[in-house]
Amino acid sequence: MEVDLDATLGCGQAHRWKKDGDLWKGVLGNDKVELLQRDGGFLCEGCSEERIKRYFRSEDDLPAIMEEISGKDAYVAGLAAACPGLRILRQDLWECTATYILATNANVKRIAKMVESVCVMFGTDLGGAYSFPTPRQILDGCGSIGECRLGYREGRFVEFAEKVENGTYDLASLEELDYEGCVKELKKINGIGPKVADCTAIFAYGHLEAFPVDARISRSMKEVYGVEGSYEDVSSAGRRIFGRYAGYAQELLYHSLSIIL
DNA sequence: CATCAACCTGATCA
DNA sequence: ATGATCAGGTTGA
Repeated sequence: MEVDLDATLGCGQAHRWKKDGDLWKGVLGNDKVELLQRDGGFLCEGCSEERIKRYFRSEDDLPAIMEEISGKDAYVAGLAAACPGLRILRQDLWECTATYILATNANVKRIAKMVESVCVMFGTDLGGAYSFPTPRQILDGCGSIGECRLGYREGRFVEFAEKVENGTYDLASLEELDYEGCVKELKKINGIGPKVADCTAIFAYGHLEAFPVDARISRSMKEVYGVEGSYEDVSSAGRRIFGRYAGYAQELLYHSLSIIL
């Protein structure tokens, strides 16, 4: 399976991977995982091959996807040629949704800090690393959540944990919905608007046509494609230009911006 | 339906 | 050093 670990794990779609020398270290479920880039692939320690293949969406035919979006637009074709191994991840439903509630109105660095602090505060100690907490773990210890410095995301985060824990909100039931249905249901959660819904739709539910528009994508859509307007205007323009794999085009655009910055 | 202030923290600028 | 300014999505008026 073709994958560029630096691009895939460092581009901001997931927030718990850290590069230590040549080694990418992270946590999947209750497993501490280490990944090392090798020619034409990577080495994985700490979890099963099935698990990591699922996480990397190994069923996505990356060359075919890159070719398809490259055929739609010359600018993205250049980005794809420069970064052919950027994959979209399949993240855990609960962890991804909860994380992106925290990601609201925060930059990548601050998101990572908030996520790490809730893991340390509430997650299971795996020895030098902590799991992302379950809803139960958060509710059991939420007296000390103020120390995580989540700001106004704190109430939304706890409220979401409550609704998932008591069954008011069933994340798994969204898996059978199409992209639009999935986004519609996600937006019912307090703290999830159109951008976070798109992120969750693509990074957890695998709707590759989602085209999340954050501040940086918004700027580059204006500069490169002359597209501006409401969230829906810009996001649907992304889908119109790039088609069913618009999310991959979005990641290429986003990744190219993070290299510049 | 569109606009816009308020929300919280951390980084960066004077 | 200290205060002003800015970056970043969602909500509700």
